Amino acid sequence: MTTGTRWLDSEQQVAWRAYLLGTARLMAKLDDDLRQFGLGINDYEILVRLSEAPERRLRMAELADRLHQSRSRLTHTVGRLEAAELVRRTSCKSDKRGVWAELTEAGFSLLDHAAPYHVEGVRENLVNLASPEDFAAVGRVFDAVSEHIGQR
Amino acid sequence: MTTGTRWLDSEQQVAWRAYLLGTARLMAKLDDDLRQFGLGINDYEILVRLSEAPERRLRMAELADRLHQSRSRLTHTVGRLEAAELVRRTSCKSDKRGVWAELTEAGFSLLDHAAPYHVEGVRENLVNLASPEDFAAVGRVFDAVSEHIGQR
DNA sequence: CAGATTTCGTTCAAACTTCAACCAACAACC
DNA sequence: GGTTGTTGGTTGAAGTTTGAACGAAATCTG
Repeated sequence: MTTGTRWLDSEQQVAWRAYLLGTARLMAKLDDDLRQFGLGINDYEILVRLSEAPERRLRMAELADRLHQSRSRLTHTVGRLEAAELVRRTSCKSDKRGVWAELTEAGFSLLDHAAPYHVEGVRENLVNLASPEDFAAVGRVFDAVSEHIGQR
Repeated sequence: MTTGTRWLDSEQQVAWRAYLLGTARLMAKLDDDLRQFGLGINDYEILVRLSEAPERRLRMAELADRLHQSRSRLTHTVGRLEAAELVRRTSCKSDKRGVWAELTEAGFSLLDHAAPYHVEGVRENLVNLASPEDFAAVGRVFDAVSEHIGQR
């Protein structure tokens, strides 16, 4: 290592590593816990977004943006969810290129079962471990990150 | 959604989502930035851990633990890094099951070039966006998460 | 010390993600 | 109204990750 670089100081370094490791462990844990419902955290998030949307449906592109995923990835994932009958695709009248991804009754019902369990996992492995102030700080920081990096 | 579940309150909800989206965007960005060196963030972290270890080498299992990866995944990744001559495998004398992953000169040199650039990315897209207090809070929170979830 | 158990790392196949290429529909422009 | 460019979404192949199964070496137990 040579000149001129502003390295992270030791506190920052430690925090950065903690974030990397903690995130890896947390995601793995949440993923694991969802497996009993046949879902990964990625599938779960898709279902949640749909469940919250008007008429429980969203355009593919919109959904991809909200999750920061490539359209391609979403196409594949929704394809799987559709095969599992958790999601249905319908084509969009007003823009004939468009496709709605819509939560099915079965999808909603599965989410209904999985959600309490999942939320409990988020609490137990994250929220409850932090003071409200610290957790709020996490929110602020990653909000700023999102904001800064912006859309793809 | 029915009864008895302690949902996240709206603040917590917002913070949780910000974390998910922010992390997705941040990782994608850092990954992108490293691509010019032919590395992903995962490869990068492996090289860093090796570079810091005594004799610039670590046992596979130890490395996997530090990164919270499955051994299988690490085997594959190190296989690729070895093909790229950034890492070398040598077998362990004292435990004949064991394998050392060791950073090559080329690996060290690549890291040397990539690191300043990467660190700058971490600063610009994360560290500089947060107050020192907030960033410290992130460290505390994810340290607690790591601690709580523990080894796989 | 034999046998049972655990640990280390790899392998294979299946599952998932990425990337580039692509087609169709919309939009702009002249 | 025909270019030209952009956006929405899919495809297929290549690359990566997962998960179960495995063999070999270490460790534990009686």
